[in-house]
Amino acid sequence: MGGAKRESTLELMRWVVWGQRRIADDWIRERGLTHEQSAVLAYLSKNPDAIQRDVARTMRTSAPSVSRLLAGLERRGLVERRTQEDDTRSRRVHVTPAGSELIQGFEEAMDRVEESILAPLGAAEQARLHELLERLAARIEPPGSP
Amino acid sequence: MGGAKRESTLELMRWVVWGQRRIADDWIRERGLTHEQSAVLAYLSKNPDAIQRDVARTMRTSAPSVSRLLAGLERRGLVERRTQEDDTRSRRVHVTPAGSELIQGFEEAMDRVEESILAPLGAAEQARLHELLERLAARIEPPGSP
DNA sequence: CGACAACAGTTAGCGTGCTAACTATGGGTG
DNA sequence: CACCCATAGTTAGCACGCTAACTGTTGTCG
Repeated sequence: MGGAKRESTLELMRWVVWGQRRIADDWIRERGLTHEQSAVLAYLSKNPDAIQRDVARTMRTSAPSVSRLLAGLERRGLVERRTQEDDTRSRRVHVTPAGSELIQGFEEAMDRVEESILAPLGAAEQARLHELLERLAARIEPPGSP
Repeated sequence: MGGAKRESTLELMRWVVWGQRRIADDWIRERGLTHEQSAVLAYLSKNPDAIQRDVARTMRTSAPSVSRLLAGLERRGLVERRTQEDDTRSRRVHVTPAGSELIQGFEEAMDRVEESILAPLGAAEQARLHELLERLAARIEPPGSP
């Protein structure tokens, strides 16, 4: 019907991101995880012994969110947190074998999801999109910068 | 340091969207609103007498979320919900004068936020980005389609 | 050395996302 | 007419986003 209102560029981005989440759900929900839990587990697999503050910064989320999320993963035996001796403020987090096993193949699955989302574009167009977004993202201030 | 890991296109999008939210917060929080409340109020201002199901579809969210969000806005006197006589299942929602006054200038403020986000790109590049995103968004299935 | 700021993490509380389960009405078709 | 399914909305319950406020430790500096 007539309208076909022109959507803003940011609205289109939100839409595409929403679609990605939706498709990724297939892989994630099968394992009884959430998007955030998966992302954090994957990050911790690649960065063993990170402290919670690192997780918060990388995920662009808040310290309380990380605290609660990791408490949940620890309750399920997927990660362990250990207080350091030299600095008892921070706690190093590492993925348990169970967690490592559960998150196996996450990166590849997400790559496939991304491929399916970007499929409507040719290789050159995908590269162009990536370059344009990189220039926008470069100007976004990281969390806690102001 | 060294790494400078290449981020995926979708990750860049999430980052840009996150940055937009962050900047938009200035305008929104000043009025004691949330992003979602603002978006719904703006939508209802443009689409008076929409029913809740319309809101859910447009915002790509679930019926329960809309129900709860509108209950909150109604409690604050920003919207009113009235059951129809011809179909008592649905409730038409309309913005009160107080709500209308509060959301005044939202669209313009969001346009300015978008401008500031897209500022690193020239006009032609912005148009190109928009076109590429449109082609991606066109393939995203709307909520509840499968 | 002692006061104070900075930092890591937690707890509390609110709003939003989701699914599942429920009520209630409307529109079909046997 | 009666049954059945689709629709609109709500409630309940979980996970996650945030801020504010708190504990506890580390580092700095007069």
